[in-house]
Amino acid sequence: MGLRIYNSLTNQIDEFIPIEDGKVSMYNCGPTVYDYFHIGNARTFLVADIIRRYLEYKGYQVKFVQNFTDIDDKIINRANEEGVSASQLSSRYIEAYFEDSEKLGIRPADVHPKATDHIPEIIQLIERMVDKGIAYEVDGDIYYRIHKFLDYGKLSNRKPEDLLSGARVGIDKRKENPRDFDLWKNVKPNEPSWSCPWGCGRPGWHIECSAMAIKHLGESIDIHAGGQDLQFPHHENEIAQSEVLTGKTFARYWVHTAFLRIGGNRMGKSEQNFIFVRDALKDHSAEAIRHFLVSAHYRSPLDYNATSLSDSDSAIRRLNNCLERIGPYSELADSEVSTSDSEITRAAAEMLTNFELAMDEDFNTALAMGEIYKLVGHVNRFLTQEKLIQVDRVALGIAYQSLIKVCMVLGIYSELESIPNGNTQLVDQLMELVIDIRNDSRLRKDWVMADKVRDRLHEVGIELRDTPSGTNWEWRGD
RNA sequence: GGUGGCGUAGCCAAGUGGUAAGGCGGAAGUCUGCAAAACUUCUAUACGUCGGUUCGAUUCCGACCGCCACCUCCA
Repeated sequence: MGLRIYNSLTNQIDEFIPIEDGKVSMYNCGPTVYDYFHIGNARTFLVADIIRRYLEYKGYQVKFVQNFTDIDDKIINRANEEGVSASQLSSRYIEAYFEDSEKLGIRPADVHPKATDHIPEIIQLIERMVDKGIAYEVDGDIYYRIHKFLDYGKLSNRKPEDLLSGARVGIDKRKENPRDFDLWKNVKPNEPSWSCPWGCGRPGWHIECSAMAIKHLGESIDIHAGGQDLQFPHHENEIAQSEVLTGKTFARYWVHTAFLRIGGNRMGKSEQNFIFVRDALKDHSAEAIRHFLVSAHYRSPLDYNATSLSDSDSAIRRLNNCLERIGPYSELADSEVSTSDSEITRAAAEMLTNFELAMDEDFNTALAMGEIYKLVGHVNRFLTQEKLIQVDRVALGIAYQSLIKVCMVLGIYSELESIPNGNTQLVDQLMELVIDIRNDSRLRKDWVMADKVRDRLHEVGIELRDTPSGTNWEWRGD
């Protein structure tokens, strides 16, 4: 069985067949850079990141493009409030995007195009639409005639005639049809503008994605992703603009990520109920935040609440404890010892199979993670046996590598945190000394001293564990 | 008014036409000088309500209730 993806265009789960065998082109609608991004935004970036990772895991060569919307009303307003230029403001938040996403373990896209770097391409598309009679000018604004595109509404399942009743938008009398949308906005005072055949102005929102996707990925792309809110009108309009010009299917698979909720409502900038990723990262590891975000299927709304992230902290800790314990056997995984009849090897293989089955079925990360934790439990149970023979060690090494492989796809594993700015070798030696001295106290049954050492180390972020085979320590962070 | 989604244990969250993955939390135990970590056992006669189809439904159909979102910018 191959990969199947829920396609918003067909409203069903479709078998995934890329345009070109072995290759995937993918476009994700990125942030409008007028502020830091919050956990809700992170959900869609993360989903795209995981889809990309999983496609690569399956052996596809992926070209992934995610744009920055760096010119729009919110950016202009915020820039004017702060007395800086729109480009200064957007540069600042583009930089912040890279900082935060890197900390979250989101890999940079292959291309991060900016709208303002594509003005000529945008103008060219608009000119072609004007020439074809699809677009028209009113007072320097250019609008798209939606009735010229017969398929308008196919993505969001809307009929053009239904779009008005109940709509909350005020009607612009200058438009031929109230649903026509702007491709280009005429210049206004205190706004950045670019010259164009109709005077000066700036691009509308939707046209930038058509221009950038076509430029960097071609006229037909495999996967187009984004938040649920973009399905209409943004993605619908992208389709209308692109397909009316190219005559080709703009994107074959449309992937929409459901909202992150908080207190039962959508987490959103306008609701003032968001949590910035950079703030969440102060209290939680990137792995824990990712664990939380992939704990639900991407098409289900996920509720954020005060305990969700700390639940994920605990879950990640247990995963890491397991990985630490079997990490030392990793190198044995390539050895010649036959492990074909080992229960751990079988369990690891089963986990991989089930992980892939789960991910193949529309990226079911929640199910996939369940499979990971089944193996974690199995391995932990196995480790309680008294003696491990070589076959067992090799099998554990295989289990380790299997776990690492899939955890990398979900991004819930990274190298252990080392002591910041620490001289690892020196710290190791000092810890050996401290533990040695403490164990002398324990031999003398000087529990007061032994506990004092343990408590004081705990205060600086080091955790001690007395086991039958000696005392271990681990850096837990401040 | 139109369109779509959601309602599963204390919490989070998968899932299937034949009687419920996983995580967190909780309880008891093993281990330990005590901890920590780990492990063991237990923790939903039941999946919003009411009908229908079926040998059998949480899973299909219908109605209803509750909640959310999109139709204006929002990932």
